[in-house]
Amino acid sequence: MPSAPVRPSRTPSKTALPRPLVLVDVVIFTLRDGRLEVLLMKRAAASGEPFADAWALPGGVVDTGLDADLAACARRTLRAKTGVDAPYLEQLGSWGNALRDPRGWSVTTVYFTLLSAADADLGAGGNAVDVGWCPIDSERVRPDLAFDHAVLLAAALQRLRSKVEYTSLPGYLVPAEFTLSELQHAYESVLGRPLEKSAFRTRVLSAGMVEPIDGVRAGPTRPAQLYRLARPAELVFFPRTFNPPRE
Amino acid sequence: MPSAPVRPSRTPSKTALPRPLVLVDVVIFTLRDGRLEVLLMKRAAASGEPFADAWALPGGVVDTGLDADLAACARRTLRAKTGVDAPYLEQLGSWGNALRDPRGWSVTTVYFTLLSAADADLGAGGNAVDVGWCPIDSERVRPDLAFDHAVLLAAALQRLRSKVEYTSLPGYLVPAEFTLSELQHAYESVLGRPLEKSAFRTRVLSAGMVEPIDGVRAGPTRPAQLYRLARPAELVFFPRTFNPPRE
DNA sequence: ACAATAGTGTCTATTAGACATTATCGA
DNA sequence: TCGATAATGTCTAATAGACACTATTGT
Repeated sequence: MPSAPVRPSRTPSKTALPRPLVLVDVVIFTLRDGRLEVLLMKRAAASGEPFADAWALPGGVVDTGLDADLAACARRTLRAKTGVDAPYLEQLGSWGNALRDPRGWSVTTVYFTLLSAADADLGAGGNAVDVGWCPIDSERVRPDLAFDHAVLLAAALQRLRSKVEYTSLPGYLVPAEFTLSELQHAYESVLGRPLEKSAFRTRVLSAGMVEPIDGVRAGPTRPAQLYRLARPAELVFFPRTFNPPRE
Repeated sequence: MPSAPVRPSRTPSKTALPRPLVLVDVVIFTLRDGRLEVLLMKRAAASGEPFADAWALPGGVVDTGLDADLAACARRTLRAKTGVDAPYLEQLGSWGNALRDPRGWSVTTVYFTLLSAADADLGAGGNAVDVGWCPIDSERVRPDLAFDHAVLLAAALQRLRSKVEYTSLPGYLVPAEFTLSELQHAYESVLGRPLEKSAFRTRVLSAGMVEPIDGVRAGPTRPAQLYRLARPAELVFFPRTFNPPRE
């Protein structure tokens, strides 16, 4: 393994190089009509900016005068576009290279967040113009996004789908008060496969993820007990994944 | 955490703000004498640089002329300090704020890697001077590191210990050929608790993580079958964590 | 033969999945 | 009463943990 250091010209440049551009992008998921959707922005047309008129993830340059840290920048972006604060915000990772932005070497740190359908109602506080929800239908996810945002979105989807197998993440896609059936449907929508009711209920209840509250959801059939997240601030980890579907 | 933004209005600054400093740091773990250790560097004394003479994680400013992307920068750092290439390199996350570096708003993207004891032999290709292995003994991990590196190291440790519960990560801490007992000891060293032999063997074998090779490790007792990683390039995920120790 | 470690088998507890059964509403 | 969904119970399969037992070396 240890081969000789190369080092003809691997000496770090002593002359001050231009600093990379530092950005933050946010992947905002929601669940509407049982379908997973992501928030996209239409970039300004003919503005001199790169990727004019293309769709992109919300985000932008870190404002060192405004943003206390990277997460604050993500929260500022989220608030500007949706008008709500993030109930859950997770750092997905960072992408940095010379080619992803035509303006030069850039680094973006990507966050992802989950909103309930109620919070996802645009126009309430965000600037609804040039912002829209895009359904995640198939496996192919919008290859036409600006920059490398198709890659970022695919990574966020992969992280989301992976963590849904063993965490309480979909608890942030349902409203504050929900029935267990609704929660199960949120899991199934993200996973793309049905789950068994009995096993699902045992899992979320025995993990202490949810707790019943006073009240039921009435309907044309037997009313369902309402629940809420027991500790909304903390993600719950299950000791196992759901079993894979039988082949 | 830093509180209210300095600026009265939340309007993004139109005047071009100074770009943040962009850095990469690398947390390099190894297992020596059954003990987890991390590579630290002694910063130059009286050089005008911040945190002179303090211990720090290896890393530094991204060289946009040299580094194709963030991971390449991490690999360059790793190679410069140890003389080896990374068999496994994972991005841990990014930390960015105005206070972590006295030179101003900075972002560091942290990678972590695992080396076998053989690769961890300093002096072979790396610059052994001002570089040393620091044992991870207790829960308290070197609060005296430069910058916020104590935080970064703690995060790396947490990620490592967490993923050991359900992945093949310790496969990178043992030499290319190993016995199942040696692999089990690697798991136990990171986890800090003993594992049951039978269950451990069933798990790693049925997951296809390892495969037997010709040869045994001879010793003063019954020889042990040698194994290697079946697909060294891919991390294996187990469908369950190890069960927590009985209370 | 003995000590020591490698490797396997047996039993039990836990739990996910499949599926049946009961419960409770509106119409 | 009936249809529909909520909620629970029963059975089975899979597997981790505990632990006993066998196997194979050097001395």
